[in-house]
Amino acid sequence: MIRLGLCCKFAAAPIRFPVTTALYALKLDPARRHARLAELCRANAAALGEAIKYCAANGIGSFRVNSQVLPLKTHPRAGYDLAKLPGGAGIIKEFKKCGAQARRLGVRLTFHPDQFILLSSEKPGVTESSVKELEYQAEVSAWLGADVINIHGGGAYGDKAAALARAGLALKKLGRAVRSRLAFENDDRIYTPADLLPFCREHKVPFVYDVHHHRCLPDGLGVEEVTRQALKTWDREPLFHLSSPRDGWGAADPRPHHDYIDLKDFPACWRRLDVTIEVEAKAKELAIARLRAQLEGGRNA
DNA sequence: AGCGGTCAAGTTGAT
DNA sequence: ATCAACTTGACCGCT
Repeated sequence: MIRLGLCCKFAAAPIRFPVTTALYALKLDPARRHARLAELCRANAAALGEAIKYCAANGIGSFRVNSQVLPLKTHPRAGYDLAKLPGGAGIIKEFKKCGAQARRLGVRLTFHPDQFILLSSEKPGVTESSVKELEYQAEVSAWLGADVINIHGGGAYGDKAAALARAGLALKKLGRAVRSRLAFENDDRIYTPADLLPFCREHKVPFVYDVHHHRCLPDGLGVEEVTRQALKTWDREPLFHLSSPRDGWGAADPRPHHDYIDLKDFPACWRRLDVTIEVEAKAKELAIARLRAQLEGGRNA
C-alpha cells in the first residue's frame, strides 16, 4: 500500500503550530520567557495530537513534524531544556502520548531539518550546531516514535567528493538516536541520486528519493532505475517525495511547488510499492485528498 | 481586526 | 549586492 504523507502544516483544517522569534523571546525576562516557551511547546504537542487524529481520519498515512515543534529549542541564546521549563515533564508526557496515538492509528511520523543543517560543511561550527539540532530532533523522535530524520547533502564547496567525505566522517560521530533515523535526500541544485546513492550504500544510510528534484536536476539515471536502487537502501518502509511544478515543466524555473499534484508527475513505477510518499504541495491536505481520489479512480478504471 | 516589518542558522545561482 | 529557494509565512507591535 502507498502511504501518502502530509508535510508540517494544514491548508484548511484549523490546526496550527505556533512559534516565536528569538528577538521577542529574548526581550522577556527569563521567567516570562520560560513560561512563554513552555506554553508554545504545550500548544505544539496538542496540535500534533490533532494533526495525527486528522491524518488517521482522512487517509493520510504519515505526517512530517515541523522542526520548530519545540520553538527555538537549540537557539544559541534562547535555547532551553524542555524538562526544565515550567510543566516540562508534563509536556514531554504529552509528546509521548502523541507517539502512542500515532502508533495506534498507524500514522508514520518523520522529521526534515531545514537548510541550515549540514554535515558536509567546511566550517566546524556549522557542523557542530547541526549535530545539536539533529540531537534535539532525535530526542523528540524517540518520544514520538518517528523513524526518519531526512537531510540534504548540503553545499558542494567546489568539490562534491570532499564534501561527501566530510559528511561521511560526521556520520560516524553521531549518536545512535540520530544515526538510526538519519536519511539523505537528493536536492534540486547540487546532489543528484547518482551522487548520493553510492554514499548511502557505503554508509548504510537510507536514500530519500525526491522525483521532482531529480527532474529539476537530472543525472542521466531514469526514474525507474533510481526507484529500484533507492528501495534497496531501506531496512524499513521507504520514503519518497513528490511534487509538481508551480508553472509547469516548461517554465524558466520548474522548482517552485504547485498547490496540487498533477497525476502525470506520479511515477507509474511507484503505483504498486509499499512506500511512504510525502506530498510536497502547497494545498497540503487538500492536495493529498485530490491525489488519493485520482489514484483510486485510476485503479478502478 | 488588519497590516506592515521582521524574523537563528547555510549555500547556491539568478538577477 | 540582493534575493529567492530550500519542507512551511507566521508573529509582533502598531494603528
